[in-house]
Amino acid sequence: MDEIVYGCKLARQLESSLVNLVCQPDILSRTIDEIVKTFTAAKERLHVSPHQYQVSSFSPMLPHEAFKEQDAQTGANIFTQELMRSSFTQPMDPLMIQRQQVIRSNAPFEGSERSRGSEGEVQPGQGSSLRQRRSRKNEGQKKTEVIQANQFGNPEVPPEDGFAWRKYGQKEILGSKYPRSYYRCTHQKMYACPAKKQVQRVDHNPNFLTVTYRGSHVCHISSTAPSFVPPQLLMDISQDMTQTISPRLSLHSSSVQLSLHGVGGGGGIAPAGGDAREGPSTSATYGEADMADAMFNVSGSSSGNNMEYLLLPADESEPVGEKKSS
DNA sequence: GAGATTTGACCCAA
DNA sequence: TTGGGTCAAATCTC
Repeated sequence: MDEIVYGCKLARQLESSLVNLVCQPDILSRTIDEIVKTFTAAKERLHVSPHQYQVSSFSPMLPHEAFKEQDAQTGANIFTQELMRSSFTQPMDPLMIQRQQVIRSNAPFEGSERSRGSEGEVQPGQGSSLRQRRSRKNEGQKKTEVIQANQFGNPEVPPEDGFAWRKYGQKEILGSKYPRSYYRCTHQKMYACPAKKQVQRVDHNPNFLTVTYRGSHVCHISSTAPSFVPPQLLMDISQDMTQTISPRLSLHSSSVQLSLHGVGGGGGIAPAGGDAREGPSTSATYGEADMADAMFNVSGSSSGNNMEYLLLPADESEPVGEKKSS
């Protein structure tokens, strides 16, 4: 416990001084090394086997059970298969697993099968041309993803996807247990960025969030740009390796070079219909600052990015904005 | 004080 | 008429 608390303390210090340390890579490197060592030592002391780790880290409800009914109804076999071969069967760091995305695209951006989604497909040019205000059509294509909710912290908050989102509404949805939250790009006004997303917890498996992206980013400004690790990359990591991320950090403490094979052609890379940052590059190097951000900036959006969530049971944590009584 | 969130009210497509 | 999507004032957080 002392080691964990000490590691959290170091992480907080790093978080508070991260901006200043960006120009001092040596200090940054040493700090991160210290944090990694601390947490690694604490983890080793736990003597947790992969099996135990897996059971304790996730909901008792297995994904294939949770989505069995949906799978039968929609025939979304790919979705189920992706879940089945995802991190649920592999011992991995929860912080990384959390970012792993399983894509279920109702209306893929390009060249996929037609959607059978209940929300309907947006047909370009189909909408009324008379109503410009609050028009729900002609907003571009939709892309729906199912991602794992935050294991630590507020599960309602979608994991960081590299863009800055501002919540502008929340609504109870008929027939759904959980409300739907509405987000739009923080830079909507400045850049007239039309990107929006809706986030809702999956009814029969609250550990997952349904995230629907609408519109494309035109601002190309991210909240924590360098920290954005493409979801496909994380999936590649989870599929290619069975080791945890911690040894990787230990072995490559100065920088972590990651292969991006396949990135750019697959689905679910650009959060909202293709981001200009997602080029055809085949490799990229993420520095310590990025990795630190990826490690600790797990709560997503603009709220809840603090270490407190790491210290709270998921059930007891509440979003900042929900403290007030209604 | 600026920016983010909440939430009741309003708009509008189905 | 209904319910999803959005607005905007009030409130909160930093």
